[in-house]
Amino acid sequence: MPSDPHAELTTAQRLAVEHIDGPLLILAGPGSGKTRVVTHRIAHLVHQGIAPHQIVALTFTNKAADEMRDRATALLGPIDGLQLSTFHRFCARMLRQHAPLLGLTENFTIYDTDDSLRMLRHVLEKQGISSNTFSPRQIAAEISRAKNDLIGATQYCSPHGMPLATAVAEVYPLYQQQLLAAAAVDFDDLLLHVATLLSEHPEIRAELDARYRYVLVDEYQDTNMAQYAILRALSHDHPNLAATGDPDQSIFGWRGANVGNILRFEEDFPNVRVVRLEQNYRSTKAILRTADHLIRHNQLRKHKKLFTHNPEGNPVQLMHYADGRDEADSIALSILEEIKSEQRKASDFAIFYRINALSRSIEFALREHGIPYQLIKGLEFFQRKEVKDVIAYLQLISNPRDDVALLRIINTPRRGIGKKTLTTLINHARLQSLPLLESARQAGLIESIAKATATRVARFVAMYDRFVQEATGSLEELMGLVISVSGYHGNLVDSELEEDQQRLANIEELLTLARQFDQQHPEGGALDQFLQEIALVGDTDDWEEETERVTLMTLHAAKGLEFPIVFLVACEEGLLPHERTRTDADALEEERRLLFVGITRAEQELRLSLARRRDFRGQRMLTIPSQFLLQLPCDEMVQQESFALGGAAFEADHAIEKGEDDQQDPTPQPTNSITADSIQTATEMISTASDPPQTAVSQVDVNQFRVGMRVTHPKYGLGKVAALGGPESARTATIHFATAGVRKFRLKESPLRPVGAKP
DNA sequence: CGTAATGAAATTTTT
DNA sequence: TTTCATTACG
Repeated sequence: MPSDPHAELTTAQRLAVEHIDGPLLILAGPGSGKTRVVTHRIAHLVHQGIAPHQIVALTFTNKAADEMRDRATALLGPIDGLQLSTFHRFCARMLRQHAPLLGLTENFTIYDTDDSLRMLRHVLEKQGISSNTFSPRQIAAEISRAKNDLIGATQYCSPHGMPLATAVAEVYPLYQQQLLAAAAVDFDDLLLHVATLLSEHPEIRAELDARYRYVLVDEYQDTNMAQYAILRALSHDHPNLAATGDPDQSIFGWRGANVGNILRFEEDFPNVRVVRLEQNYRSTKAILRTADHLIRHNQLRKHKKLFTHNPEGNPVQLMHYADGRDEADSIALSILEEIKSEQRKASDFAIFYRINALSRSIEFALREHGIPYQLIKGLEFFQRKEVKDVIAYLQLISNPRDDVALLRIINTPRRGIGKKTLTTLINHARLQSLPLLESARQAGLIESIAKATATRVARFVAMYDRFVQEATGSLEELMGLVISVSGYHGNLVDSELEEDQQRLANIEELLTLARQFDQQHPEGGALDQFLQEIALVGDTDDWEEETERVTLMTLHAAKGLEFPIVFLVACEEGLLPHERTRTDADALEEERRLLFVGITRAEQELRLSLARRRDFRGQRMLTIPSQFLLQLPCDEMVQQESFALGGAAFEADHAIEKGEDDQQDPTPQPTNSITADSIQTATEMISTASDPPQTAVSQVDVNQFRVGMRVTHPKYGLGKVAALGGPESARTATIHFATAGVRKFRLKESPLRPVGAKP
């Protein structure tokens, strides 16, 4: 993307940049220079004399916030007073100022998902409810969904007949109560509390609305209802909300994001100016056309005319492989070849997959060929057990009411304080309405606790008190003390396990972080700030752009990035539209967007692939090509079949002949008949031997089938209706399958289903 | 109280 | 196949 701050802006870009008052919606296609527009707009606002402290720009990730800050700074120099942060950070700050109004203390603790889950388990156990029917995870997910949808604990009611909702209706209020008692909030609360604050205190809302006169939001398509409510509240009297986003890149619906927010923007904010950024600066024409062709199949979207002045580029490739190993191996070989001929460097390549489990085979192949790679994994540093343990000590020091932290560390490392003692302490705490720490303090007074045990508990409390005494010094000092006095350090040092040495190293790293923090906060006493800081930092963002490595990541992780050459593997039913989305039309659209996002990451070359067989969950399965493949411009893509025969692989090229776009039969008979036969036979043999698991076959309306319609069959995969015949009661259909040739069915008893049914 | 053994389940993860 | 969670045992 162009980075020259003084580069010319297109008409559309200028419209957006120079817009000042009133709502603004920037529909930004992939690679359209969105960040550039946003940063230029900030600069423009400031140049127009608007005070930076009246501007707030919100992003979802720290990375995006940092990038935006860097680029805005490049235009304006350091900007004093400008609020530029993530939603969560922004809310945390606001919450701190108004904590008492929400029943919190100012030094509230932020629980990450692991902490919240512990809290939830704690509540479930204490109440002794529904532990069998639903997993804590399921319940946590439902609570999270509710919070994202702006439904508080008191408003949650269970629609009858939904057992999960019934369970949650019982647990949610208790969970929330416990959070408040612990002076803690979960991630969702950060938003929900602020939304509540703004709706229940009109005077505060009005004040903040006036203060944050210009609000900019990035990735608006990813906002949930809580964020939406906050934005609305801040844009009531001064509706200068500028939203940037792209409905086609909404891939976090399952996390509560609501595409409806961006689709509704024009109704929500009258007199809105809508700017479409449709010019793409990233990809070749071939790649962009492929992406556009696919995404047109979505209903929930706003049409954009994507175009680019970039070169045509090589055709997009679609590779068929015999199995996952073959796929991984071929990709590794291609990469190796290009690196060796010095046409490309390793960092030019990225490999995307739908689920992490698919990385394994690829990693293996890359390692085998000595290709350096980096894996972008979701959970990182701050999720590690040892790091969380040490942080829990700090959390408890900062917030003595933090029961989750106490439960985590009271017996870590082992102090002989076991489950029984803990239960007693918990009961005592509940009876006396005390935090667990206070309950522990009184352990000696509780009869049912043995003397020896009580002494152990007392020793823990004494240690804690000592930590609190020392908490005034530097963070590094305190952390060092915690690690050594608690025995955590000693335990690891004594261990000879490789794993424990790694843990030790991680703790060292944590100490380094503390040291750095101390340097930035020379006044000391920065414990609260430190905890807040690390709670809102996901992983350490240790993806190195510079490093000479092939990048492996999930499609979700790929959003916002770009690479010269992209491989997108396992375009197979059940994996790319993931099996769990089969029944839900909206979720299916999201899967399509996911592929769209993946495709549009590619700058120069794109290679999609699928395997005929895939080893998955220890089982060898026959695959069905992704239905999305039929929604690509297959006619202009290069398809290549590669199949291993007795260890030796040979490849057969054939470009697919072109006809009438969508009406064209996308599955012409392969030119190589021997090949086709052998595949078919093999497919049949294996599929009759062991049928892949299928959802129950239900009756379908035979009248919904039309000639030309795309259908899917559990055994034969994707196909198209070539002809219909017979009376309605015994209607037959002739189907041309993508990989299994021509077959005839009696529709009534067939498991054939239309694909992408909407007109 | 801590560990070994068994069995069910199995995306995606900005904070 | 791997991973987790619950349970049974030492």
